[in-house]
Amino acid sequence: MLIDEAAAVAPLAAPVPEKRVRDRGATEKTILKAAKALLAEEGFQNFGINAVARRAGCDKQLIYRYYGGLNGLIEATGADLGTWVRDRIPEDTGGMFLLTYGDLIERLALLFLEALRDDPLMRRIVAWEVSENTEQVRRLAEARSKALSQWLERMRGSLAPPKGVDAVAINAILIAAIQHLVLSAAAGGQCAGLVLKTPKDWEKAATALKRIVRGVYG
Amino acid sequence: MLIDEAAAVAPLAAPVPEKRVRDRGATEKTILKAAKALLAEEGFQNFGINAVARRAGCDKQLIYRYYGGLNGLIEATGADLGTWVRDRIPEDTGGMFLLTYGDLIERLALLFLEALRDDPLMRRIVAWEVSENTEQVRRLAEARSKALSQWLERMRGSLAPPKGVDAVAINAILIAAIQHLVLSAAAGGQCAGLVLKTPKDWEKAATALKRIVRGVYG
DNA sequence: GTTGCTAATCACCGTCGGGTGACAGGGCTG
DNA sequence: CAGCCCTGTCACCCGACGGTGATTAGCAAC
Repeated sequence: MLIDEAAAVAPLAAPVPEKRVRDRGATEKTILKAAKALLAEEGFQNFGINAVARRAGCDKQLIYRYYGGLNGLIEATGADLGTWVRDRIPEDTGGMFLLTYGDLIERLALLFLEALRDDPLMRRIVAWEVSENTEQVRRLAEARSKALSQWLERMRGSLAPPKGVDAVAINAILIAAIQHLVLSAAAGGQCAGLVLKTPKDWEKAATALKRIVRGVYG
Repeated sequence: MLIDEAAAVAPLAAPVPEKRVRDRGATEKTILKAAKALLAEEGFQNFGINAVARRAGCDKQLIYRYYGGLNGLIEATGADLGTWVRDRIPEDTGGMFLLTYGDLIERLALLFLEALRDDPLMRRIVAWEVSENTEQVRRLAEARSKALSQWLERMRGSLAPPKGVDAVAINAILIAAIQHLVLSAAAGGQCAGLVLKTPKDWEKAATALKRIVRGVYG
């Protein structure tokens, strides 16, 4: 039988060539998915045309053809970021009544912390942002920033920050702290002497974060 | 004359071959200096044997011989970090009397912020730390962490944190915030919607930081 | 001067990266 | 069926990288 013959001739190669369907749309999706997975798992160090093509199991030429190269692919990734943040961070207030601005920020901070912890791709992008300053990264950073601020805006509702404090600056510091905490933990399991491995460790970090929020916003 | 002849023959090359002295110690220092400068200016993306050798103006073989490769060179860089932090961050209290733990942390936070802002190499190392998790980076991170904690210890003196608060966690968050703020600013001139370019911008960030410190430590 | 040590360089290898042009093959139209 | 367009693949170029062996050249002791 032909099948047996083929199996006997090349037993080490992929036994099923998977009969690649000629479907541009599907291939495009596969490539984009591969790019995101690769970025999430390997980081931006080894991120490139060849790596994505290998991962996607297709020829790199297709990336050039369908996305116009790596830049276009990254741009497409950025375009996904908005919908993607919407998917991963809950919109509701978890049944809580957010009476004060402090309540709101505390909840948002913890939500953001958790979301970032659970999200390798987002972490990589954040790490990328602070490591390089190329056009690619700027695009990605802008997309992420926009998605984040839109989310914050949506969650804020009608609550206004207390007078007399620079809420933009304070919140930027809080976000910075959360991002660096998560990045540092993901990279080395600790940050500035604070071990961040077990859920208990994160419990402590969350408590401290809440304390800080309450300290400034009451 | 021989010199004129050489100049006539190769006018485009370095006109003065610089008469490289045969001095191993000096060469080692040159290499180390080049490595640090390169890392500070270009970042870890393009950091490698060839780049360092080019920058140092010597053959890469010497890096292998004297430092046992890039790893050894990085290790040597890490060894310098301690003395180097000592050099760049003032030890005195600037004539202030630090009466409370809050006074202390506020001052340390601002000192650290300023020192990191002024220090490209340290910034690159921090960025490297959160971007990769290789043995090299771990070594470097450890050296930096040790230097930082020693400095904190020295500055702390006899002041103790208030009871009832997890000072380690709080301070880790503060350090994380400062690091990410500076990194983000260096990369893109802003952080989470907060523009960080002019001294006035940084003024606002410092004010917010002080407010946070005072909020938790009084 | 001759010899020996070693600092410094040169030349080369294999590998991998980005990028491009040519080619094979399926599926649809006439 | 013949033609064509489009998807997918292959083969190649160039350059940069990490790494290594052989080679040159200066200094010092004899």
